[in-house]
Amino acid sequence: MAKEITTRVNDYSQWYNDLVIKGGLADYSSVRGCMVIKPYGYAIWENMQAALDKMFKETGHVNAYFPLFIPKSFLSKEAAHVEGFAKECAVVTHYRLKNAPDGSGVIVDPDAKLEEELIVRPTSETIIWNSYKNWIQSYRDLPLLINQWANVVRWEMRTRLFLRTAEFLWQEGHTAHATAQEAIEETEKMLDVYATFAEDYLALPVIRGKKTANERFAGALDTYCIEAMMQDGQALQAGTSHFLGQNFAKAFDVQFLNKEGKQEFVWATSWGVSTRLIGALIMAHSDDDGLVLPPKLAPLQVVIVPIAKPGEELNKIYERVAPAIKELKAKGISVKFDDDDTKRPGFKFAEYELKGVPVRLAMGMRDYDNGTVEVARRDTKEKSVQQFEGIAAYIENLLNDIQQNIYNKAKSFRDNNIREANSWSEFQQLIEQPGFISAHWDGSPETEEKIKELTKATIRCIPLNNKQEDGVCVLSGKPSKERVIFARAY
RNA sequence: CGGGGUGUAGCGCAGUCCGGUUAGCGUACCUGGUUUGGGACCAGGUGGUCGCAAGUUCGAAUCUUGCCACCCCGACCA
Repeated sequence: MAKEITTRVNDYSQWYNDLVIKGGLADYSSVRGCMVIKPYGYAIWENMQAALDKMFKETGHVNAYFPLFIPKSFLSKEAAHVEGFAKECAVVTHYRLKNAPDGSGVIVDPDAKLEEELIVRPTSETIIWNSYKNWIQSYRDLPLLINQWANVVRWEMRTRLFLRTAEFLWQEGHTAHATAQEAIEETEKMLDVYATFAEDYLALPVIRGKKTANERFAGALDTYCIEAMMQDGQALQAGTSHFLGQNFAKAFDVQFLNKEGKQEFVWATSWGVSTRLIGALIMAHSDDDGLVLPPKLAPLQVVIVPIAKPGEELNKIYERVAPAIKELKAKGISVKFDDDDTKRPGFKFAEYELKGVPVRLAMGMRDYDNGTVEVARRDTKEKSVQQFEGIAAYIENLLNDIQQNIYNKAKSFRDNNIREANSWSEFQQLIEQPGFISAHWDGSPETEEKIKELTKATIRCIPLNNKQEDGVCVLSGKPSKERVIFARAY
């Protein structure tokens, strides 16, 4: 084994780091808290972007781009917003460097201090709403449905590759509407887009829900989320969609003239997913041999490994597989014929397993003579010998199978690890096991806070379309109408 | 910011306690050859300001002092 991967039972965090680094997704950088996304990891992000962007466009959104820098005064216009982000903002104070007098390098030029300091965006509500003020006058300008793909910076104290870094890539949608009802519908619609994306592409089952007041986005009236369960039983917030009410419209004085000729503040939403989804992908599906990528997002879906001496044997095999490669590509399936003769087949097998390539074909002279090919699927690690004739159609089906199987596996894992707690002692016992807890809660922030202090578990969400049932709060014993999801979270 | 730990070749480490030839091992990398159905083998080779700075000493990876960086745990969080 050239690349040792820590096993999950041994050290789950280290296993995760090993996959990210050894799988070639990302690298540590020399900048504290920041990572380098390597080509293979970035290719996954590009696939996510392509699928999401299409879904955004289909729901009527357009892309735009707003500045990286936000004047400090903008951030403080919405009280709750600044409160939530102030502690993690990077600030630009100067605009020039100069040579140090002692020749030791460059220093910040003290004469180049900015009149007003700039914040590197932790999110873009303020800079965007400052523009929206100029763009919206009438109900005819609404709704305004804009998304941007961007980087943001949040100066986190502790970072983890993909899951939490100081700088990360994401998309943020910012919409403006004439009525509260319409904005709420938008918020829900985009949550649904995220949930569909997570389930169809990431093969990740998610719980759609609402955040409690404690967990709400800074400046929102309501935060909706999708929550996923990782293999260690911890929760990961995979996407959020916020109903912002009129908070930002009021902070930036964005009013429109309605049909009755009356001025009204507009209603807002914002929603986002980030490169964190790559972390979710890894922690949800991968195993001790490496990444397991869902076919729909895998940068490479099929690899063909010839087992042959360079020269005549290799040529024969290539000639045999070439038409199939063409056929696969015509079906939109990415495929690579790995004829690198400096690496042996066994090495390649291990390497492509590490990288999570969903399907691997191997053909040696024995298969060549028999008219067969060995097919190995990454998700189950099953190998079978198939007739080469008609292999493209077989692979197309297999990829769909794999996508579905990965989802089913994650779903049954999740469903098997959601447990109901009906008393405080039961809760305390269950929280020490991996998984989510479904329990009654009295609805008060104080109780939620207390539970967090005692167990490190937070309320991940109040599921949408939640079953209404009478019960009593696990901690306070006060009456409750529905269960909420508790878990330890990333 | 508090507690703990680590800095020696791209990566992983030994050597440091008890100072002493030319700083070593595994892996990776390069060259040549033999190989190829699960991480090949043989031979040869490249690569080091021992985190930085000062000090002690005939002599420092090793001892002293100061500084820096990173990791882990906690407070904060998509």
